[in-house]
Amino acid sequence: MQKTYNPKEMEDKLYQKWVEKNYFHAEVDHTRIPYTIVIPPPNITGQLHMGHALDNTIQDILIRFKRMQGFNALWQPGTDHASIATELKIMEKLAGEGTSKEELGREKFLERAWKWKEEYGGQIVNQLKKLGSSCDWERERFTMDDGCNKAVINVFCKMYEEGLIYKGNRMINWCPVCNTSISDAEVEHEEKNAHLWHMKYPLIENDGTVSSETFLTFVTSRPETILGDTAVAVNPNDDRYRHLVGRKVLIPLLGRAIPVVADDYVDIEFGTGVVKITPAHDPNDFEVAKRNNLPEINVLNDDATINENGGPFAGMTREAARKAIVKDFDERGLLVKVEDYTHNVGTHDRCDTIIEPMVKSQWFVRMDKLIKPAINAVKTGEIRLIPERMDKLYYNWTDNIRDWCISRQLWWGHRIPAYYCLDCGEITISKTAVRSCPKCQSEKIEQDPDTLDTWFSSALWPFSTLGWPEKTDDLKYFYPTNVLVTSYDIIFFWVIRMIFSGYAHMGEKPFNTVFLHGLIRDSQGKKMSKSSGNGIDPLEIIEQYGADALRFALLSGSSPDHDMRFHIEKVEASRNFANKIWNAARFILMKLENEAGTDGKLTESVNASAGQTATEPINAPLEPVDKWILHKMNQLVKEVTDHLENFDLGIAVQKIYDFVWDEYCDWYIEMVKPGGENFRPGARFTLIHVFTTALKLLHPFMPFITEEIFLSLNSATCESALNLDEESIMISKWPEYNQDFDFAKEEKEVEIIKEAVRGIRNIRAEMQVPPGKPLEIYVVCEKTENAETFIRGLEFFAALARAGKVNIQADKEGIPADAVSQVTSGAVIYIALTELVNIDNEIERLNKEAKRLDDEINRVETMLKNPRFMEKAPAEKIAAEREKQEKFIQMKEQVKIRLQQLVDLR
RNA sequence: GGGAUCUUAGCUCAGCUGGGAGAGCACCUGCCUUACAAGCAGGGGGUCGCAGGUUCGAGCCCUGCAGGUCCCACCA
Repeated sequence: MQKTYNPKEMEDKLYQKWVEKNYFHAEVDHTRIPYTIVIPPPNITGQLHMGHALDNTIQDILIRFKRMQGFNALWQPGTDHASIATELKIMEKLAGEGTSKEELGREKFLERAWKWKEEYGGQIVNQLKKLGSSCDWERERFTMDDGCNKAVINVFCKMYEEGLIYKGNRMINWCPVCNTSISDAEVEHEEKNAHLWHMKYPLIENDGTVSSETFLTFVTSRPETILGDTAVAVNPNDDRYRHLVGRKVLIPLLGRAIPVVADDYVDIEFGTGVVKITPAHDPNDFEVAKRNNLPEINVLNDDATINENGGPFAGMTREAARKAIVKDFDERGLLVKVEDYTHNVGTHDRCDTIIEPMVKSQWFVRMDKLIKPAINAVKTGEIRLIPERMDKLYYNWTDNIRDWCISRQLWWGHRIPAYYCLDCGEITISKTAVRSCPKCQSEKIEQDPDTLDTWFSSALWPFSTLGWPEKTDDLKYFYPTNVLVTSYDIIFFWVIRMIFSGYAHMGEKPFNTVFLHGLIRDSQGKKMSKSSGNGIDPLEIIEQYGADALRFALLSGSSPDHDMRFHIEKVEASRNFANKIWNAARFILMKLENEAGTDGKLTESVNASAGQTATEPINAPLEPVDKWILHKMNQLVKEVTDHLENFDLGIAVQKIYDFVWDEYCDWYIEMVKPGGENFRPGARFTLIHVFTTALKLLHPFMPFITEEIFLSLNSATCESALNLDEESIMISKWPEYNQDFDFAKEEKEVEIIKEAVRGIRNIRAEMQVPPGKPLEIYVVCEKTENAETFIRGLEFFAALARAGKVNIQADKEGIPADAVSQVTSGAVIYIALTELVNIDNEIERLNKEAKRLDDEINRVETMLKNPRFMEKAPAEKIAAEREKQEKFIQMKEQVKIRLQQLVDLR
């Protein structure tokens, strides 16, 4: 092994090996239980960002964990065509070449897009590989490949037949920059500073003349839409205006007379209680118009400039028209006042353009019936959302769902399989190209130019990737999938749509569990984004610190259901942990090399194969320290497994970290070091077994370093009795709790030794004893069983506390009167420091200690004296508190005695 | 307007079903002890936002308040 931990060199090499060995691949195998995750397909235009890194790390952890547990684990990968994003990218490129999509025409444009996809679409996939993702790349799919295409067309036709898809003239969100309709989910509401204009329309008198006295003052935030006004509305119960209902007012700049209508929609309290009605450009007004039979006048072109219906304002941008109209009103004396106002404006989440509500003929998915099983699934727990509170977010959307606008005025995507007869207007929906009209036999047929919302195809992802609409073995075996991992901000776009699609087309849920994690923010807590330039490139982090460190940093010290700030310091700490493991491995290997050829033939029976590292039973006499760490390891195995099952990844990884660093490295390794050049066979077994087990537990989190070390250990120990026959950690068997390693007694015993060692170290530091100076130590145990414990731990005092001579005795015979004492569990330790001790300081120190113990005793005793505690608390709790009480009282007693001695001495 | 969530050490955050306040970083002291200075040993530092309540017992459960973050929403 190399002297320093160098992730860069080993990660690519190991990944390559895993791929070559086909470890990531899963096949249908009815003798095994499947475990399936489908990847949230990243956009082909995408660059790996921290969100991807977290999302895919979580998936990889789950998949690797389950694979090691023996499940037939499939991580189904693929990419998304990302209609708008890709189309914009290609258009940008074309613009750079001085051409445009219109100039190129649909066919050529699509050729270019495919070419682009072939060239760059694989980038994100390679980046996922850098992260260590163990996807089954043989099965990689694309939302526009033949299979997915077939699934999309099938679904469209099926839903059309069932009346779940329809074409309608309705109000949709229009992006004037992207030139397409978008769905409600793609609209973001941003608070913007704006104005509220108070303006007035003059009333038209009964004789047809325009009143110079009576006006209806209304309030608007969008004066430009006046051009499309076809009424003003008041509340029917508003006494101020009741008499005017049915009368007409004049739009002065157009000379158009429009009626005053009554509608409940109008809030009497807001503004003046008069609302101008623009049916073609406001969703509320659209509804009002329907109720009151008002005409719609569309005054906007697709690029949001004013069209020919805008009279003198035609051709202006919406912003220019607004100014001009306000000015016009002002000049006519019809502008009452302008107020500052903040309100929410809908913008397109892709390009940040203010969206324009417009009435257009589009394709929709009827949601009311479709959504019901999806609501039910979460209500009954058939699909579990983690964290649970996401249920509310989910219902918030499902309960207020509106029909889904699925047509997009784009070329890159699944073209809608609707064919129009230019002669008779018949619409034919067909899976295959239509050549002649089935109604009039005309051959003048045109296919709908629009494509489908990107999310239409990703909604089918959990089953389209497994072969649907064919009834494949894969589909039968791997569907429904187990977990879907994604961030909570994608629930509306994707999760809900997959769920209702699963029920609608498979008759079954797409997954059992949805694991929703938070967003990665920058160190200031801001959302990382390209536009604000605060994004941190995961690939650069990997380059510098390794994928393992990045993965570890993303998971540790966080609960994934909350957003997390990214700090480079955390990556450094994670890299340091990797380095720690690396060095522990070096130490073990170094020792093994020294003793090549030895084997362990021993007495105490420990069935190591039950611990999964060895192929044959190994007998080795185990010392209490070995049993102590084996016991701790055993607990760890149980805890980590449980936490992983519960998706508590952060807690699981923290436990491994603490165990490896604090217990294994800082104590166990130090404790077996004094054994000399060669380890005891029991230590040798324990050292390797515990380490290997910890590596396995860590493997899902840090796949590379654990594999690298595992392989090194494997080859170093292959000739010994500790033969590790597993060829790779990633397909090794997940550790299981092993009763043979239940050593509660030894565990306690060693903790007592540790406490004593810590006590001695503490005194050494406090008394500023030079580190090299050996200490003479007396351990006074009144009880023989304690003495035995300390006798067994004798060697550790020398090694870990630099004790020169250690005397274990039942009384204080021969101990210098001014020795420093440390009361610990089961013993009083005296350290002879004649020349260093100041008795007054020592008395002060002991007084402090006595105070601490008093506090503890008080706490315990208040509890135990409380009759209601005794009555209601669980028996184990009471027993535990009693035990502590006894221990503290004993310790306090010892401190008291010692204090008295020192006082006498003075 | 509705909802969610957060407030724990100087900083960033853990804290699982209520039962003696934790980590990393930073800081202080001492160590190049032959796996690791990306390290070792020791140490200081917290009225767990505020106020009530439930409970034998509250960082954790309930209510209110303050401040932050986010989501949803067709009051022009």
